[in-house]
Amino acid sequence: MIFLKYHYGHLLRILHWCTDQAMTNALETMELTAAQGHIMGYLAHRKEAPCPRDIEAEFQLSHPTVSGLLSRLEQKGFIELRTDPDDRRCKRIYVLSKGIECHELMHQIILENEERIVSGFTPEEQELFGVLLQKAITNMGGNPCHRRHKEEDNE
Amino acid sequence: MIFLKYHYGHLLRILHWCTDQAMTNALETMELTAAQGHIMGYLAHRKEAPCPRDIEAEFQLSHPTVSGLLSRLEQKGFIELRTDPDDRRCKRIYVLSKGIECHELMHQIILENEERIVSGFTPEEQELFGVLLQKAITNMGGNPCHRRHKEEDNE
DNA sequence: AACTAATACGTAGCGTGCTACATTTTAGTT
DNA sequence: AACTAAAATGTAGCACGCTACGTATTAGTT
Repeated sequence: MIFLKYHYGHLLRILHWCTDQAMTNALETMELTAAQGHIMGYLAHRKEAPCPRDIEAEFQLSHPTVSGLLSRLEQKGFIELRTDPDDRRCKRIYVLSKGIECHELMHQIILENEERIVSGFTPEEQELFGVLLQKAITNMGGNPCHRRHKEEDNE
Repeated sequence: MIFLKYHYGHLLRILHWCTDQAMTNALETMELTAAQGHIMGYLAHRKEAPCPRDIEAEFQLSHPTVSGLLSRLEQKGFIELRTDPDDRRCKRIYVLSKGIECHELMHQIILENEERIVSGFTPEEQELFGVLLQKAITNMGGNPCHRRHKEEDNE
């Protein structure tokens, strides 16, 4: 009986899971999870110290989620969170030496993972895959976090 | 700076999230979440009372995950779990009247959601989308649960 | 019959996502 | 200057994934 096994919702859950898992495995030696690794990758490309809000906007995550991720990264010594003296509401994220060390490898792992997902796809299929994913996201109403941040998204 | 925002991993997370969210919203009146709803949908098409193991195989989930989902469904009065007298290790899942009532609506909601994901896609794109998702899953090594259940998957 | 394997499920504990509410600080109004 | 509104983050609590380990029952071996 064919019920859900090959439906999109199911395939999406599985693919998301195993993509995440592959990332986690690749980052295992650095003691980072997929989500944490992506944040470190983002931080590697930012000279100024961003605030949690920037992470929320970049990854379209809720602030409690970001808060938890940053706490774990701080606890493991990758980053340090300091209150911004100019706006004491804000935290600033400073990458520590342990965090800087992993930047090179991080970038490589993320790219490898991206390529692996669509390996064996023709260039047209790769292009279309991204387009269809975005179209599907629009169909489903998009991400509320994204909608919230969209207006201020000025770069 | 383009870093992750439009990469597959990111798109997959967002799409999975908002697909799930749409399902949850649609099921709100029934006090069911997306994951719980899918299980109820599956149970609607099974005459014999399946065991948790069957759910694991169908949805490729770990048994603690299934265990939690079934507990919540039982607590809310949709199903009842009884030990199989013929094999006291197994539980049998019995759908209660409250569960049977929602079957019709459940089937409809799941189908609507599936159609919504790919609405605006050409038939060829719909077909290809499924194929590419499956290919990508294979690229990423597939789901361990799936691999575990594969051998016994005889229908 | 007793011992070992395998099977099915339970429990503990964690990461990552969310909403809802609370707190602190800044900005804007009067 | 005081009052209100907005902004940034914190905390609580939940759902849903997982791994790792524990327990009970069955099956298979000797």
